[in-house]
Amino acid sequence: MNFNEIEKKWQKYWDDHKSFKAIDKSDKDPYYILVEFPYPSGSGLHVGHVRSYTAQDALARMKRMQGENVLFPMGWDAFGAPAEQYAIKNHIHPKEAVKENIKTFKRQMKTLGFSFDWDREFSTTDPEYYKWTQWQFLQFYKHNMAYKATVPVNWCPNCKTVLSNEDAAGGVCERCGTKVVQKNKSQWMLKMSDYAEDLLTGLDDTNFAPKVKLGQINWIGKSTGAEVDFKVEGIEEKFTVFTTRPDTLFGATYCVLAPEHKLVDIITTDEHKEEVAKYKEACSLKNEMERTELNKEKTGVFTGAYAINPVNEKKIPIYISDYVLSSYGTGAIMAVPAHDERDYEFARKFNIEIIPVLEGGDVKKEAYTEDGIHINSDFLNGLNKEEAINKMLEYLEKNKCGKKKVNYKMRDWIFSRQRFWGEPIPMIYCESCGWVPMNESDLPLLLPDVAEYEPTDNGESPLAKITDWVNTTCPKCGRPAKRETDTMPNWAGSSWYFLRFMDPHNDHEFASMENMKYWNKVNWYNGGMEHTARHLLYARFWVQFLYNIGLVPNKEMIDTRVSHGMVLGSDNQKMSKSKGNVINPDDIVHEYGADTLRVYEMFMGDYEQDSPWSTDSLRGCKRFIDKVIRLKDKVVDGEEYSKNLEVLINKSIKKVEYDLSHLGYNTAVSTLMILANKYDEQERITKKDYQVLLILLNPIAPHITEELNESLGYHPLCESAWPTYDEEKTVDHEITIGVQVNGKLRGEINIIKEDTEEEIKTKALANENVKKHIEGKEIIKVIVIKGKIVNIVIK
RNA sequence: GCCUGUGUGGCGGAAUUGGUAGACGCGCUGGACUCAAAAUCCAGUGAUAGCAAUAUCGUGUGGGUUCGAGUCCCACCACAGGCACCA
Repeated sequence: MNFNEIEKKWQKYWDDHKSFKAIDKSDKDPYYILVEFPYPSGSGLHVGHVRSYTAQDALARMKRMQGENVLFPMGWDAFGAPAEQYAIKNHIHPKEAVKENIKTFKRQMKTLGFSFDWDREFSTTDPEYYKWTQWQFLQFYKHNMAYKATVPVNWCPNCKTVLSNEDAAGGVCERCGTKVVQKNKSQWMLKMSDYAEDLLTGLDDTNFAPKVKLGQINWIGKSTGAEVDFKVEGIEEKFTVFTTRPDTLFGATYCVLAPEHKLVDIITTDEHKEEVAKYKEACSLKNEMERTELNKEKTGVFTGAYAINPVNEKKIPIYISDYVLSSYGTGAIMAVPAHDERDYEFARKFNIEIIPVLEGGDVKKEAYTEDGIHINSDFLNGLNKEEAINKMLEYLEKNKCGKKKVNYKMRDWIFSRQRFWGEPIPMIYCESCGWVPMNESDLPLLLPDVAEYEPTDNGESPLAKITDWVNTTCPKCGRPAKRETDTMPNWAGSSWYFLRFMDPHNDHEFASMENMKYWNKVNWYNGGMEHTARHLLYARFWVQFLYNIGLVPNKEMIDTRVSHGMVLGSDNQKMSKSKGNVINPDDIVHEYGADTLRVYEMFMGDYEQDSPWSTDSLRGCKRFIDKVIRLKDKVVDGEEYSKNLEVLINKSIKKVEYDLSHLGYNTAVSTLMILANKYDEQERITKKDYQVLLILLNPIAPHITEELNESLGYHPLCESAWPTYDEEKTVDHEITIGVQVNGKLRGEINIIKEDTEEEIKTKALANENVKKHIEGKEIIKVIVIKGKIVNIVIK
């Protein structure tokens, strides 16, 4: 048998018959299985893709045979830096490179037999698609959820370009190695922080794995505390700090402002002006990496100004230091050196007073978060943490110098990139009207063709160089105006693609409410662990916004989220060209066949765990498939299961069905291997015996099973029904169980279904080896666990 | 430092949630078939002792709960990933 031919034959059959087409609004139950659509890189499909796609494909194929209307789509997330880099180097338009790469990816996916509904395919770079990404951006803008702000970004002074955090890893420019500095630039922002609480509570409406939920929770970073106002001595200024421990206010012996805090220049006294300016300058040259580096010695300078502690009117010095971040809380803190490690370190260095306010001594012995009874704290003395916090909040609110406050680490989403290969932001700047959104009817705003894809000297997108494109008229007043030249980030298109799959060809809305209501939710979403924090959060935010303006039917559109482990090289290292441990799926398909590769990747190990590649093990899977093929020689007519195989068959159906829907792909394969081994022991098996093996194996190895099934004269499996099992028949009539004496295994007995506990007990006590161990001893009790074990307790 | 995950044969990994640890596969050893090889088939394969029946030990380490622990509890160690001066 030539597996390459068989595979092509069935791939053609599925294509010709549109076997996997999902029908919008059918009477069947909808079931939406989604795998993260790939970024079509130049290096082609990775064997890691094969692992997760096969897993989801197996689920999809089983669900279809079980009578569900399965939506299992595929598309391309094709905007982004790699395509642009490639274009810069080779002077071809990124869309050409993307077109080529998609072709390769799609060909590879087809040779692997994934049952995608190709009629729903699209790329985020299609104007018909990004038209709606742009349209949705306009909705954000119209609902005051998009705004322009000046924020610090990574800047390479040599390349004169803005770098993403990834491009600036380690604090140096990835391209030229120059030290990256912080620079303020005006950027489009989405007000994601408004949704912090909703994104947190929304998790209750999902079935995400606990670790995925936790990832979201950590990223959002909610902390409850208080804001406290401090007056500045001698002048009419005050500033606000955020603290999670307002109860330690009596222990605050100084305050610290972030160097960028707007009050710094106002409060700094003349004799400290020079020093402060120098410090600020030094900080601005550092990037975020260096600023947040650990184990770094605390630095800072005194401003000469003093704050008044609102609870005791005490005068405390105000410092500036970069250990306080301007981007979190209020950019200012009260420092309690007795109970906070960082404050302690700073206070020691600058010889600042340390007042303990919690019983138990200094920071080294007593952690900040641990409960101690309050001391040195006036009206809080003797109270525990919770009581003290409440009492302090009462005091602050009564005296109008503070209030309860919740803070989130999650910030607004910086939504612009100074890049060419992204969705143009559909905004126009007019000298008299300011920022004006494009008319929705003028969308899509197409990316123009250009010759150069490098950013400009001052870090603008290459779009800025295309004056024809930039110059336009104001949609409001009609006067000359200029287009925004920044583009959207890579994360934009992937934040809503799963909605588009529900209605991919709609040309008057991004997806109809009717279709979205029918498909309801993504039932099953698989992706890499590396995306469980950011992509998932962006997508949920996007959806929640659309929900709030009435455009999608559910606040959460993704129900279950699972993630797969990586396929590592045979050296247990991540696959990479430089390590020379890359396995190309094309080679494997060519040499061993798609079915073998699929079976192997399902069998290689725990689906959620990383697993190293092993060609030996792959060969073992080939042997299994060969065995299944050989079994055909034993087949005799018969539309019933063989009597002696009936129980194992029923068990296998139950097990495979369970495993395929519970990430147990490796044990599903082993179940089928056991079944095949059992068949192999038989002289003859019936057609029916054989076919059930083929159906159960079909989701994982779809080509060869179709071929063998056809040779029996049956109807194609992809149009057949999944077998059912009889619970009664999943239990063996006779089984062997162990007999323990004092918890140690001493023998085995055969029991039958009908045996009573008494009979089992008798059998156990009659076992020769057991007798030896209980001879002359007193039997205290005999524990019989039906169908499992007998334990005889003796003294 | 914090959070999460993982530690089981030579290797990848099983174990119906507290009930015969090592399923299934790989590898290895011996044998059959063959002029030979490949493929296939048969037997064996956690360690130690024994011809064997069998016994002792054994799921990262040390304690504990239980008739019974890979599984539950406490303390610790190692590795991987994520976050990281978040007040």
